[in-house]
Amino acid sequence: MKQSDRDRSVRLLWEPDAQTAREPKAALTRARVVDAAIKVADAEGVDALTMRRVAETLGFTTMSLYRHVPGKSELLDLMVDAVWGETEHAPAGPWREGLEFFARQMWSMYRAHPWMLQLTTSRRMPGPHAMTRQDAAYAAVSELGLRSEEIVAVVTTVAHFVDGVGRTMADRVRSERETGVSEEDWWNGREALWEHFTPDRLPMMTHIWNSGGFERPLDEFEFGLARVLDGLAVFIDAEDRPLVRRETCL
Amino acid sequence: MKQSDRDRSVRLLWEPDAQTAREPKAALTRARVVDAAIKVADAEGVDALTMRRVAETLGFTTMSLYRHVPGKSELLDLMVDAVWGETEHAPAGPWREGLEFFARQMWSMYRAHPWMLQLTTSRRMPGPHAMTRQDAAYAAVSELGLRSEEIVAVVTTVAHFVDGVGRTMADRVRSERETGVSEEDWWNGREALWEHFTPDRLPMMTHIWNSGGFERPLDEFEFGLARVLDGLAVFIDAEDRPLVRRETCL
DNA sequence: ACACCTGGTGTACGACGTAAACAGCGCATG
DNA sequence: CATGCGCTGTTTACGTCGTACACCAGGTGT
Repeated sequence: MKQSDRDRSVRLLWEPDAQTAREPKAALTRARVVDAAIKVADAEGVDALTMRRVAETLGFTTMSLYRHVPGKSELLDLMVDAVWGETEHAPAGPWREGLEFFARQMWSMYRAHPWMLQLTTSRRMPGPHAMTRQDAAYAAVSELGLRSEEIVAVVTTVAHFVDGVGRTMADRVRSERETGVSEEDWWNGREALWEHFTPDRLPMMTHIWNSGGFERPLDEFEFGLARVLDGLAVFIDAEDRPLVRRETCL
Repeated sequence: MKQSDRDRSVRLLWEPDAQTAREPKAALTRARVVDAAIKVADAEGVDALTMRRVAETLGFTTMSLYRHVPGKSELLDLMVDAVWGETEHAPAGPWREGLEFFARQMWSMYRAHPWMLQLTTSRRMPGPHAMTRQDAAYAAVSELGLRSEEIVAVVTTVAHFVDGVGRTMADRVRSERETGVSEEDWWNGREALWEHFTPDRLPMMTHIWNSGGFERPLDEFEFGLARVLDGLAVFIDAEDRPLVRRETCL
């Protein structure tokens, strides 16, 4: 039941494609299905990613996909790990460069495939490519004499930041595709909304608006990444580092 | 068409409930619908949040909801802003305390309603409560003599971090509900997965695992928040601050 | 020769969001 | 009081989704 389902997912992701043991007599392959699904998601967003749509782009019937992929959920797992597989391995070097490389890898991955952030929101199964990249990120800070919990915490802090900034970026991309209207035009067209942005209700926002703070924003990724790495540097260079363990699971 | 739809959403969110102008003759109200929807999402997750399910908990038919809410998308907008309305206003004080308060508000909001992070992933319409909290966050750093772009960048950096850590937390909560199995038990039950975690494939991960780094993790939120604020302090205390503007829209 | 597996097809079902037509009620107007 | 209108809730129905299931064609092992 559940157990076997999950183990099947593990096998699907981690074990090499054994289907061609006999003969490559199949016109359709798992790789082709995953590839087509990624292309659909890239072009039309994850909401348009239906089994029918994927099959259509391949020129097969919907149900033919199920001969190569157990279900949509597992197809999503495979897509996510395939995209992680596109990223490069981090080179050896000082910790800050290594973490920065890791962050930029994630960032460019999210930019190329914004739907990733919607899929990893689900209970996804970790795949080999994702784990390999994570391992490389841990390796970047392995020479600093940190406790292993600290290594994990440092890397996840960076990952969380990139996730967060990627999420807003992905939202922007999606809105633009869905409405067919650019972010800027959209906001400019919301006169009904601006009426409510009065200085007494939202003093700081109107001030920032009037002084052009929203029109010429800083690069959110570059700015934030520099700050996060600065903050980690403060931690790493400190003599004694306080430990705050997680007390709750949630 | 689109324009009028969007403006209707604005009115829905920003203008006071005018429906009781005549008489409160309706058994169902918008507030009750939104409230029931939030309860369903809290208890069963946003995937279980269907119009049929909300109507059922209220003891009405599905279509009755549409007398009070234009559609599901707008209901989600209303839910998001209602939850923002539950948070407290930031008190005045030094910048670091103010930002920390803002971050902790978001964090506890996400912990109480993990589905928020799945909903804000969509092209949501900003509501008054969300904007008020954001305004207060800007106010926290308003006395530092920063340029207004910098004010925005500082606050969004914190928000992005909390979003990122909230997202992983929300995933954990969701997995546990869906599978009925705790995070720890789930991982422990994945022998099929552990087989692939060999030192030659994932040297750092196996090392961290063996030294207990995953078993006794640090508090991701506390750790990361402290680092992010440290990094912002470095920026704020610096004499000259480089400007990196956003060059692309995406 | 045969049964068997493997890969692709066609049909069908239940759940979803919601459009549209309808029914009962309270009120303002004759 | 009667009448008709507008608001609230109901019923039915449609199109789309994931996918279970039965079917079929052709290559393979015995």
